[in-house]
Amino acid sequence: MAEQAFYSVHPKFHAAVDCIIFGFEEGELSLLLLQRNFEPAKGEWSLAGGFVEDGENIDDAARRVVAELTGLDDLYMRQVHTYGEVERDPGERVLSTAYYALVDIKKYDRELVRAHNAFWIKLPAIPRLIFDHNRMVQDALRFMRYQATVKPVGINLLPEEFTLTQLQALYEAILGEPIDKRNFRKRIAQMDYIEKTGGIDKTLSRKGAALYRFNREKYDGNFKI
Amino acid sequence: MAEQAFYSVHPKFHAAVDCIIFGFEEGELSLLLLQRNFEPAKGEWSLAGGFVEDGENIDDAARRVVAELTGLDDLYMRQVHTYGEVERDPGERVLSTAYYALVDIKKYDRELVRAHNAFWIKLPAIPRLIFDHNRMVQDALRFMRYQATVKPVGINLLPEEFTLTQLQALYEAILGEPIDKRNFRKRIAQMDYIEKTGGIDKTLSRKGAALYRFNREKYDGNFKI
DNA sequence: AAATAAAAGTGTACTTGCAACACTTTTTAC
DNA sequence: GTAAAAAGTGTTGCAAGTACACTTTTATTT
Repeated sequence: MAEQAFYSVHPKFHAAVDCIIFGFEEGELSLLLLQRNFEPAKGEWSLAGGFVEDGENIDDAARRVVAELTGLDDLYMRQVHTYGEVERDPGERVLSTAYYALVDIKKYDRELVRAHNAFWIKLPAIPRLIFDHNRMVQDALRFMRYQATVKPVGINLLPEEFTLTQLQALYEAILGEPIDKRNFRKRIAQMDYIEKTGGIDKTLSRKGAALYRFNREKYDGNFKI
Repeated sequence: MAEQAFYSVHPKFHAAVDCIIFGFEEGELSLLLLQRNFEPAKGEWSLAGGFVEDGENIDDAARRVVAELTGLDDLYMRQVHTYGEVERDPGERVLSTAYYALVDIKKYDRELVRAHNAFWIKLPAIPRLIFDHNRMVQDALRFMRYQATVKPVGINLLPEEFTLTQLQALYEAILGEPIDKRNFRKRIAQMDYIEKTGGIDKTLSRKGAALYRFNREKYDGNFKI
């Protein structure tokens, strides 16, 4: 299909990416959302989005959009879905591909986020968003939840070293239901790729809690047979 | 974001859809593939594809592409992934969204398929395809397999009435491994939305096998509580 | 120095779903 | 009537998951 004529009879469209950026804080999942502080549609909320540029891979466009907002460029990101309703963007026709990103909420660039008028909003308090962005959030949440039950992607929401209490709270937030402490710890103990660092965190308890880390080599080793 | 100037600084791209059309015959999954019978790239194989047109929903574009080839317009279809590598189409830059479709292989329009120089190819014999179409097939297969373990989507590959032996052969083809007959039938017996029609199929055995059908109302009722 | 408070950490019994496994029934064709 | 070919049918064992409550440790307070 290398004939120019073959392509030229077909229309072209803007290609956007919209990013559902998840964080985890105080036992709840949050999203990083932007509030427009200029007209039109001043005050309305949206996902972090942008357009795919010439010569730019679509995955790279999504990474760029997140990096421009957070300063972080090595995040865990996955494509969720492409939305192509004719009237989804009332301005012009735009096809948009949604990606989700997982952020350690301690690490992002606060200046950049402030400059973009972006805020972390806890999941139950997500406002009405522009266009079909609420649907994108629902789809991303469902997909992220599924992935979290299959692989330890959730760990990307925690700092490098974490306690089992934090990890349990994270999974409770992701799955939206309480988990039995003893059963949870039994399951984690079977995962040799979640290993004790030897360190102890005393910020959250008097007794102190053992710190753990994710060992990527061991994890990859387990599954790349 | 309703200002024209906001959009116009960004490039536009062709938006394609490519369809992985699954069928099931003689105990094996097949794909409906096209072989180019004209230059350039004469003889090369590809998925059924097409471009999204103005005023056309992207899902509708995928349905149109499959309908133009098979004559079938009410198939089970799901979006798989969007491929946006810069050089994925050596002609012009094209972003392509892959969909899979499930076809009752007895039902398609043979004239249309012949006119398009398309052929059913069994999965183990899939040839090298143009561009990134082999990767699309792998991704679609993985996604379809996952969905088949979660919901009875596979039934869309069978005729309205089917025997349990056919259904088991289908799931063996989808999952790529043999299934124990008694365990399989026990599991099916628990699904009240797979019900006996009362009919008997004698084409495949002397004894005759009970015919079953999928009851969509019962299925929806079970899960829409 | 003793009491208190607050989170970390630990084991067992029960239930349930999945996996392994082989023979009988029915009917047509020879 | 016998042979062939597919349909149909139950039980047992195992493993994974679930339910469930008390002890340990240490900083803070009195």
